[in-house]
Amino acid sequence: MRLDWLESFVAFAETRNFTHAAARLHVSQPALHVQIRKLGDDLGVTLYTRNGRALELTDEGRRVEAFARSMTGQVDEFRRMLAGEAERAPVIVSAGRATHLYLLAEPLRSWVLDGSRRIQLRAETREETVDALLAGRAHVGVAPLDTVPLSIESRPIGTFGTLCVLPPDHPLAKRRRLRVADLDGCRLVLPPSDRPHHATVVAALREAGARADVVIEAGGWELMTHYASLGLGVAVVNAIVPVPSGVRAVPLQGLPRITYHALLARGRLASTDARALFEHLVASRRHRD
Amino acid sequence: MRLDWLESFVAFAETRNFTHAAARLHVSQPALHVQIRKLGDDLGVTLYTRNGRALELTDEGRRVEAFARSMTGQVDEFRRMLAGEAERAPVIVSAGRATHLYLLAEPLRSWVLDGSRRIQLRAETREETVDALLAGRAHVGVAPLDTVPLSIESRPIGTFGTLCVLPPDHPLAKRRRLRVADLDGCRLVLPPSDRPHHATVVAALREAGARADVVIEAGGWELMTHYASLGLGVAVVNAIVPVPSGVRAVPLQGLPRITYHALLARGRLASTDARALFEHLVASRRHRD
DNA sequence: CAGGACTATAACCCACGGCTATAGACAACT
DNA sequence: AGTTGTCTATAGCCGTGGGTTATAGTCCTG
Repeated sequence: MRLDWLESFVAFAETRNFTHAAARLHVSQPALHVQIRKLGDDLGVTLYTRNGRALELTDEGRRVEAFARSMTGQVDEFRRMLAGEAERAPVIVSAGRATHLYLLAEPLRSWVLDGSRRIQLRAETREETVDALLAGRAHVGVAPLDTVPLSIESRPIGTFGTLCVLPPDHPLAKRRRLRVADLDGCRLVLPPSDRPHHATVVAALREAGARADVVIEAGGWELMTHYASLGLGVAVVNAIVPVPSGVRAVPLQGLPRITYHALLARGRLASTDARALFEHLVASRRHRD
Repeated sequence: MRLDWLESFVAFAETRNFTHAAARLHVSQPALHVQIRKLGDDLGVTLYTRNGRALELTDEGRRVEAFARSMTGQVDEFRRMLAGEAERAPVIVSAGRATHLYLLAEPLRSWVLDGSRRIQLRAETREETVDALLAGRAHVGVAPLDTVPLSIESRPIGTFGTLCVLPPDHPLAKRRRLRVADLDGCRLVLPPSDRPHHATVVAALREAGARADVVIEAGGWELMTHYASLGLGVAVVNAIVPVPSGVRAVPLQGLPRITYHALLARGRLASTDARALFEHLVASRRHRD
């Protein structure tokens, strides 16, 4: 095993393309190729497979990627420490945009102000978050997940219900709570159809025998509540989002409550800082309806 | 930076002797020598200095040793993980013999029985324990310390006073507590003169104007209490030791109470398991008089 | 002061790792 | 189907890095 193999593998894993990765590393493509092969031989695993013209990392390949990131990162960190630079490597936090805005803002603020810890934020979808964690591109993640890979440690840090956001003059605006069936025939504002929340709401409506009339698909909870405030329809949003002034928000029952989990790569991949931040997030968990 | 340099440096750091280390690594002495030199050049630090014929690691050298141990250990661990062996590397616990026997026995028992974590025990003096931690030879340590290096995290896990162990027919055996001055003229059983406890007791006696008549220097608290039970003198021991039947134990006042600390190498050097064990020890702390 | 133990440098030599060239695989487009 | 472009993988060549032995230099011991 050699450290330069690991470094090379990180570059390769990012592009899954020997030619480009080699260019980035300023070596020839064959040179990179044999490095990767030797790494795989040395570890006794196949790191990637061909799928037509595309190369895909195997499961072991992902693990090696994460390991390689961890190792090279530690070397850098150690170098800085020896050089007397107190700067610790930042902890990379990956989460959805809304999660960052409404769930993480406060705990991250206190975290940064408290110690002089540096963090780096990434706004990514839940799938990308899990991916980044597995590959070691991120250290801590937050996402609403049902199933978590075994190599990721997870703890709930917040549970949220669903809200219907409506203009004050809407017929349903006076209600204290709504059921899915109540939305029958309403014009709805939902997230784009490829997002999980969209499918969940549509499925619940169908099951309740209600007609789904999706008039707007908007990316981002704020955009949805904005359209609702313009009177274009009822926005069915996660209760994590703050309700803007000028609209009513009524809890919607009958949909699964969504639990956000703090995520941390298991094993030694997690630095002490990463683990500490993870614990901090867990400690400052909160629940809303 | 290369992993084989790190491996070589660990071997060198253990012996501080190029010739022997080279033999152990199955390379020639010059080959090892240039490896170490390149490692130092690469990091931009001097790793060791000559002191006459002896070589001594610099402060940076110690850090590099710890780092090297951590890195090579992680590679091994990762290899095992890839090979599907669930066996995690054992956490190495270094502490004094008595600490192991009387302070750590119970928390370590519950630790091992609870999860299926493996640990490896080392009985070493307090100085060796600190040393091993700094060099990465041990992961968790327990020792009674006044000052702790900055790069070691420490938390108190137990405070103990001092006991006088005496035969039942001794003039002082009826007393409920003793002061240092009461020991004036008594025959004393103490640890060897190079151990801290010896110096502490003698100094306290002198300060109190009492005459110290040390008849026996014995290594190990049990041996001391044994000699006391034979009527050879008053054993002045740490309250950590259990009192054997057939003797009286009277608290001795006026000596500093001794606080045992759990120790953990700071930074990434500590594996998750090591940190967990550290926390476990802290959680199961106890105090005695 | 001789001798032993060990470090450090010099000189040599081989093999490992990088390079170019190119065959092989695969998709896309005419 | 044939052509072309893109990329992986192997072959063969070549230079450097790392290993070896030999030995000078240093320091303590008897």
